[in-house]
Amino acid sequence: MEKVRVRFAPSPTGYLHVGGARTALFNWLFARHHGGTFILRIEDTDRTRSTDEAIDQIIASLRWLGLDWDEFYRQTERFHLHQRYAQELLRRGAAYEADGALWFSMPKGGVTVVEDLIAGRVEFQNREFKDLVILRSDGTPTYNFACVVDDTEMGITHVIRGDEHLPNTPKQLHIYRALDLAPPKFAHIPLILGPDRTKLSKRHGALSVLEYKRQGILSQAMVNFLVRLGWSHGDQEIFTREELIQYFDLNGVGQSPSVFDEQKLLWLNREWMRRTPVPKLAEMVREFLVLEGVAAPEQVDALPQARFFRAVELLRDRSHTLVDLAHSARFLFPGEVPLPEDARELLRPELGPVFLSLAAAVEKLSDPGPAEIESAVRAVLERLGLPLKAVALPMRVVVSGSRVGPGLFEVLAMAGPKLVAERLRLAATKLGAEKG
RNA sequence: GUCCCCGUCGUCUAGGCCGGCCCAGGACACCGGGCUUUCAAUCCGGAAACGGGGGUUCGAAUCCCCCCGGGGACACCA
Repeated sequence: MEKVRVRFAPSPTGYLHVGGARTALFNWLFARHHGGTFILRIEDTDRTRSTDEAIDQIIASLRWLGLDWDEFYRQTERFHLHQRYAQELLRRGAAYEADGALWFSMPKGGVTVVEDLIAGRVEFQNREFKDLVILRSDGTPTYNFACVVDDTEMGITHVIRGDEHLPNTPKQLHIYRALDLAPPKFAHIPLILGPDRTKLSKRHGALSVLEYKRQGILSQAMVNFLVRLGWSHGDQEIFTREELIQYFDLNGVGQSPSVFDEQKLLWLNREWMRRTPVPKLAEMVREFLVLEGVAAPEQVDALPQARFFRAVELLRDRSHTLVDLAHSARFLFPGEVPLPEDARELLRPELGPVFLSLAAAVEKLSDPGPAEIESAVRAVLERLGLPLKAVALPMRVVVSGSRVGPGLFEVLAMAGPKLVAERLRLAATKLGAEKG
């Protein structure tokens, strides 16, 4: 095969949504798999709708996903090329002027065949097509024309794009033909549908790629999720970036549209959180602790590193996103923990003195691990003649603010003796106050 | 409306080109159970699909035809 050159060609009229991201991903993987070139081409010929902000968003999204490009172009910087090709079309009698615009004459009859790498052979009746404007009255080129010119000039070998472009393909084919140019190969990938099974659009909610980043989705999880929408490799679900580059090809791409399933994304995200080395994940968690207002940077840094890492390691198993994880780590930091609504019945008045004894015992320990805390706690309970079960949940709730979480002694160790004692005493005081 | 595409568990999919290995496999979600100081993880188990109808064939999810359903495109948007 000739050296592969593919492009992702978004129009900068809004944020990059998951459908576009998936198209970019397929192009990128195809290029990397074949050792080819991946080009980012901004299709900003519609100057009224294109914005620089959107370009920044698209770039930030691709960077986050780790899709690096080898060449970058903006269509508006290539108007001279479009002009030249337009003149050529005019010279050849394939285009004409009318209403101040330049039109391309489509054939009146016959059939145009598109040999698509994914859809297969598709036939179009030429009578379905009307002549199309290739240069607007302001001189700017329109999509179908600019696309042909740029794909030609850039030496694009494979056009991998969304299914909605399939009907555009015969039009473009005629422009290639009129210019005596060899068209690239086409691969139209099925659309991603929203839960209501219609084309993904803004009304489907948080579909901006960057929004998922903000919600605490890992880039690798997003990539893994997107690639499995429309592509498969046997029964494998989890793929590293290297595996994707190794396995990805167009023959693994399906023909039917797929529905975006957020639950699977969340599952994948947890899987990837568990696969991320703890120090690296901890760094991300730190960022989210700050972003979510759970803790100030210096508070995070004040935690003993081993304790923070252990917390991240245990909490990630119970979190779907970095945001979840950050919120579940609130109890690691000084300050009152909010008690769950239904915690009242757990906190019986007779627990007050028990909490005080426990506080005193735990406080004596210096940076204890779970095992040391456990023996200290068990010793107190034995002395008082109480089973662990009687105090486990109340203690957990008072210290962590939640009925659920890692093992009790892990939780106590994570919070540290100081906070544990402080919260037990506070609870004991409240119980006493209510009693009296 | 016209044209085009698609149709396997709720969802993502394997299988379909080269019919039998598929009374359809995996994954997410769901349900039940074990483990446990809670939750999660994990383990065990369960429910869950070839859109319908005709053919072809000894045999069809796989091939053919019709129907139905869903989606997309029909701009001086991309």
